[in-house]
Amino acid sequence: MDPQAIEISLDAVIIAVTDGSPRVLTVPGADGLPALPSGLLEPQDRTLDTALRRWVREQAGIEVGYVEQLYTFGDRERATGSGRLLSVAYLALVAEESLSESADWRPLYDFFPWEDHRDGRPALIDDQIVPALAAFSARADDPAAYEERAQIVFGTDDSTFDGVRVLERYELLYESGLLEKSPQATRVSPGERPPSKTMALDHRRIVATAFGRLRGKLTYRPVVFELLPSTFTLLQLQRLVEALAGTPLHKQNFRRLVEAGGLVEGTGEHARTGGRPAELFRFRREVLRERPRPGVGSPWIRP
Amino acid sequence: MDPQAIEISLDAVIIAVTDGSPRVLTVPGADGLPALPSGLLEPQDRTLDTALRRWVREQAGIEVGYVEQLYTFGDRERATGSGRLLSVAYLALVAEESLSESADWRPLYDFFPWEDHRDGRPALIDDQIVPALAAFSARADDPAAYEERAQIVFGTDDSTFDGVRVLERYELLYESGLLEKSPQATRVSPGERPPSKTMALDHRRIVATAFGRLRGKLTYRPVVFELLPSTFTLLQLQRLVEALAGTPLHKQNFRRLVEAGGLVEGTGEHARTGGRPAELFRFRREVLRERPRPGVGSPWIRP
DNA sequence: TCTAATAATACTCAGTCTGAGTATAAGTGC
DNA sequence: GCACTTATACTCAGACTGAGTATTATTAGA
Repeated sequence: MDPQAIEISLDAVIIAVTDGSPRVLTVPGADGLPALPSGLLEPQDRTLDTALRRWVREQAGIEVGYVEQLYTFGDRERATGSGRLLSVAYLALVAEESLSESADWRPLYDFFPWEDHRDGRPALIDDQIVPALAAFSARADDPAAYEERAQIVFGTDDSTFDGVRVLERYELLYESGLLEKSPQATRVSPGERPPSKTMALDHRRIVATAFGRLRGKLTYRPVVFELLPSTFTLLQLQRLVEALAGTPLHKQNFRRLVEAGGLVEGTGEHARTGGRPAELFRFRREVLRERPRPGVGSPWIRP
Repeated sequence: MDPQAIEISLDAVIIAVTDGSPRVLTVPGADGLPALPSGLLEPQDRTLDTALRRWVREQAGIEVGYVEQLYTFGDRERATGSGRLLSVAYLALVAEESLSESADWRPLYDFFPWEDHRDGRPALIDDQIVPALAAFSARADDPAAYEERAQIVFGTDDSTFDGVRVLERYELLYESGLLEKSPQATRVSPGERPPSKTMALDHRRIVATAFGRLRGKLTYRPVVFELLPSTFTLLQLQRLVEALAGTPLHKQNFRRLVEAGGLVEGTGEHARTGGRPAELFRFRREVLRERPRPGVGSPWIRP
């Protein structure tokens, strides 16, 4: 066992939004728990990026478009038998229409139920999490600092809740041992797809990183459109943003911002929607030249 | 030569602001060019973070406070004689007062002169860069896409120039071969500190990554205060933000935003400044609990 | 001591943006 | 034709922003 040997694993957080849920693509992992598609960097891989795409193709049968490097995890004491394992995590986005049926897409809010504020602040936070953190803080090294941290990341209400801090919330809960108390995955034989609140290894942490990053990017780069078909109605767009941001939005104001901001343009075509037909819009690429930081507005993250 | 062998290097971009210039700490590198403090991950390092701090301590004699992982560069074909070299880059911030005299702090705007818009958009951009890019675009695979990209990253004027896109600008210039045409470093014997427009290896690219990240973070997290002594005048704070953002700011409005936003509080003490004495302020930590994304405001990045 | 220069701080004001509505239009299913 | 659904247009008060003017407290030097 050579203590110097280092292996690099590439982990992909592939996100799509279907049926109003942001979802992450998983593959069967250890103990039947869902895992992220991942694989080792091999000598023939010219770049980390190409290696990642190769593994995603092999394991999930998907060609990803938008890809962004997230974070490198190196402090894991995970023994590989031959030394250290570093893991470089990537975020990838795929549009709704290109989902393959066979893939196992898990709703993000199954793993992070405290992140979904579309129907208001989840009762879970103030009923269970906040009291548990308060109880735990007594045992912490520095109770005051711990309580401050808890208040910063969970806020006191939705006006102080910062959607972007997904990772900080996850880590606080993890350190406090609260995640272990959550309903565990029921381990099942391969082939089944049980609902799971957890993931293999530290993959849930990686997903938290990805989710926070995506929420942040939403506000200043037009990444949402990577998750949509080429034409869409404004309500489709709104539901998508709501699903990712975890916040309800005011329909009329959303439309104003997105149209006045030059993010989209009408196609003249209309879609049947169950009510009055909605015009189909497309992403207006020129906005990239016109505005320095085009995205679906900051105000909603802090509502 | 084992093709499987992988080494991990940790590279630190340590930033401070002195005399109105954001500066990066460098050490002597190959060919007498300035380089980032860096070193290899060793088996005894428990985390990437501790390894980084160790190297910074050894090479620069500095204990860094704020540290944030930036990016992992793996596509370098840089041969190490024994295989692949991955490099995990970190951003660290140190306050003005703790600078050690012996260290070699290089102004960031020496490496990226097109980034400093404090006296308006640099003539360099429209006189040299834009025409050169236009000329180059003819030879590009897809001229239209290339020109769009050039316009997006450099904008047409300062209302469309996005300060955060430091890396994108650097990469565009690099790919276009424009950086090689810039005045080269005059290589000198070790010991001297020549002004240099370039850095060893791909370190300039890493610094560009760090600079862009810092500019972004400025607007939604109170990172500026990591770069200041514990008390400071509002003009000091303003000059610091201007130096980093590369933009001039309206004094009265800056004061209003920073005070009304609850980011700082007066100490009652005053400092001699050459004019009317200025009150000394300190960072108001409570703002973290009160506001979800406290920072020195977004509007100035898009002025 | 008086004056100019420097910097800090207070206040104003018009224009824009935001949040929260109301009102109306154009489809569907029955 | 009616109830229902969804889309879209428009309004309005309040907050925030950009760009000033005005006043105050110092220091340097005539």
